[in-house]
Amino acid sequence: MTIPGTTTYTLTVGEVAAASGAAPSAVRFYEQHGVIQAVRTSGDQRRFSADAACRIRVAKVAQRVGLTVREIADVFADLPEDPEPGDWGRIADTLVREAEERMAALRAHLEQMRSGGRLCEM
Amino acid sequence: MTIPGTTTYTLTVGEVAAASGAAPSAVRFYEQHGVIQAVRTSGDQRRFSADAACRIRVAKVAQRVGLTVREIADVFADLPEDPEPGDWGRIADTLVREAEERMAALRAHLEQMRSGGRLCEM
DNA sequence: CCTTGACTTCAACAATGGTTGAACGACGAG
DNA sequence: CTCGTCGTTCAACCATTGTTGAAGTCAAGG
Repeated sequence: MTIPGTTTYTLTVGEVAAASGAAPSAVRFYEQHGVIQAVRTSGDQRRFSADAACRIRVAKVAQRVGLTVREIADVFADLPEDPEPGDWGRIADTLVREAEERMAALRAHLEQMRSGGRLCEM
Repeated sequence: MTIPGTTTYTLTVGEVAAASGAAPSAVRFYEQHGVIQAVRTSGDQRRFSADAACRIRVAKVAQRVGLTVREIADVFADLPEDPEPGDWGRIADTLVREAEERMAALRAHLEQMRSGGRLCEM
């Protein structure tokens, strides 16, 4: 168990980029938009904690199901510093629920079309 | 049953816009990008068939699940003129399958995270 | 200490998905 | 035939999601 408030911010932009598969520019972009957090060194360089790369990987998959960077950042905003598995679980649920709702809307629309028959011919 | 090659192109941009809930500018945009088709009057005005509004409504929902306009246009490209319910059925399946795959990727990623435990703490 | 590579910011560019406005043409009701 | 509404194109602009390059700074190894 990690001691609360002991999150270590040690990773550089390049390290997070390598670990997440994103370009360094994208890592900075995600930080600017609240998807990940960083502290600054005395020399003004970003230092990330280990979950940054994970957040980015999740963000990339979430983007594929139609969530915007802002929406993803909003979901992640509920994560405490140094999140526990349970915290991630709730985030996962939120993301899946949101995606499911969109899927349901797609399905419902297509189903209505299918059953309506002439719906698309008016 | 409609006689093949008898699709009637009678709807104006404004009518399709009203029927689909999209702005007229968006209707033109979707036509430019192959989501819908139009014929031109002698006076160079667009005339759409009845399925245009339907395609747009489907496109809007599909965009919400992460499909791009290009991808949606590609899916619709398989629709014949004056499509029958069966044709729409296959389109619907394609869209749902694509969306499902993205959902599955999201789920898989989140599940891996959940079970990995320390995956996000490295 | 000094070099080198990785970091910093900032601005420009790009692609996607549109909206808005100007200037002008088409079409239908009266 | 004329009027008003709707259509046309084109260019500019907007937000989103980044990438690229310039100019300069930090940090770690020799």
